Amino acid sequence: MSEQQTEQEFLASYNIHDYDIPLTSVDMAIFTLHDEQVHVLLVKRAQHPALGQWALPGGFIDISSDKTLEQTAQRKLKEKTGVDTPYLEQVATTGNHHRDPRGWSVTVSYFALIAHNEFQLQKDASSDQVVWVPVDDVSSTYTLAFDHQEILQQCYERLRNKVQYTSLPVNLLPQEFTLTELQKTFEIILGKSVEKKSFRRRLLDADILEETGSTRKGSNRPAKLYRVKPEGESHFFPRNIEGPR
Amino acid sequence: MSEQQTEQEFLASYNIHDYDIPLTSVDMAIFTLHDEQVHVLLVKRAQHPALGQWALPGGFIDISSDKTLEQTAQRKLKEKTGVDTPYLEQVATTGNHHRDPRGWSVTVSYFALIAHNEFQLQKDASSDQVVWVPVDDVSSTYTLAFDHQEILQQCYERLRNKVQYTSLPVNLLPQEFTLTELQKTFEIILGKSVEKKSFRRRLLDADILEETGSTRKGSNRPAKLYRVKPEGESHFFPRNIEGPR
DNA sequence: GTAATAGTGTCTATTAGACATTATCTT
DNA sequence: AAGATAATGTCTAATAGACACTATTAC
Repeated sequence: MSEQQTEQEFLASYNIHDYDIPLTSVDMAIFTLHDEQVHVLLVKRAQHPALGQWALPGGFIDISSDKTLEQTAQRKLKEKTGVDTPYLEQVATTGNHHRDPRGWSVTVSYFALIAHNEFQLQKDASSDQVVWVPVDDVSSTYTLAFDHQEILQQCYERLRNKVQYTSLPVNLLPQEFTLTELQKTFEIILGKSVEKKSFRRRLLDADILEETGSTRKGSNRPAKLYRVKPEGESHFFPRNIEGPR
Repeated sequence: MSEQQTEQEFLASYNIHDYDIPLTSVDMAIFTLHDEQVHVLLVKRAQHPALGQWALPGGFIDISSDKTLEQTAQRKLKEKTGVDTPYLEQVATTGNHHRDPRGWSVTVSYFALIAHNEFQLQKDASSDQVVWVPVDDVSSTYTLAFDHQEILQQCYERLRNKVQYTSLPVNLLPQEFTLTELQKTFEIILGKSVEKKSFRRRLLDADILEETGSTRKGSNRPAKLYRVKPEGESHFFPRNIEGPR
């Protein structure tokens, strides 16, 4: 009986290895924009299980170096892309007895948004190859390890939903961008065109952007450059974007 | 080197107890409506650690009986309230090295919405006392174990956010209810009044309710009773509810 | 000047809030 | 009938879409 036991005594005799507990890992969908398409990063697994199969980057929590779950995700992202400060959002946690051949397994999924100009692909011990794939082509071109196809779908769906009522797509552009570039970004994720005036009103009235003072010059009227204000990377609009009627 | 090892060989020699891995648990905020206030269920812990402290119901995944993470949550809910089919939503996963004295710990949090008439409190081995507390009173009246105060806040904030653009509050009412009762439910969670005609338009135009055919009689004109259509328990409206201008 | 893209003015359609009015019940 | 709550009609205000128009550059 534990009635008389103090918490100190309990902890002193507690050994996690005495229990049957699930594996816990982190997996992430790293999205970027390229060639007018959303791309996701895949890695070829260099270790068992599912050795040689394509998968989302991810791995186990390193309880000696990671202080938080988010740090685990940040570390994975840095290992693969060199990117330090992305937009990172936890999506869901999937756990069941059949998703990993090693046994009952839990994985926390995140998605990251990074600008196409800001990463540098890395090789590391746990993956010999790394590739960017247009998200819409993944299911027809690759067979992903474990349940990563489903996890990718969840992450992509979260992104596509949130583009309707948040400012998230600003995180796919470099620090400075024009409103036309931003509009194009929204349109790509939404999969439909957006009316220019409505779009500009929506973004400018939200007061989440500021002019940099400089312009992007082309073979025409120069476009004002904007950057995101501190709180603007995840602004919630009170209505969904509607698109053409 | 593992170059020559097959996956079968790898799995045969794999032993989870060889690794230092985090604890993984499930915690939940079970909400119901009572006395025109949102209440949450707290349990007094009957086991170490934090023995005797109030906490959110939760516990470890039972890898021999739970097939999925959601089943773990369902099981906990059933153990405490007897409720079988609530509205259950995963909120977030918190993991770090300091939240539990036993070591690196991950917890997946859920919230459940149940009707006040549908539960029956249970006692079980892991908690000697169970109590419903108005959510707004928890922080001033109880000191919760671990980081459960924060987890509760996350769950409650998710609920308060989603009441603005979803139909979630229908899950806090019995199967049959009047529009006035539903409006009151929205108002309690929102913390402000809602205009009657706008509210009715919003709900009825969404086509997520159906008339039961009967009415609730009082000392006045009887009110039509409605039930939620199959997909209506989590309808997303294209705009936030606004409330008085 | 023309071509091209950036940026604006303004009309219309839609819809939520306000609130007065009507409907249906009990006593 | 009086009192109460349910339910609706309809006006107004706010705002998003449509789209024509103006602005500023390169050539």
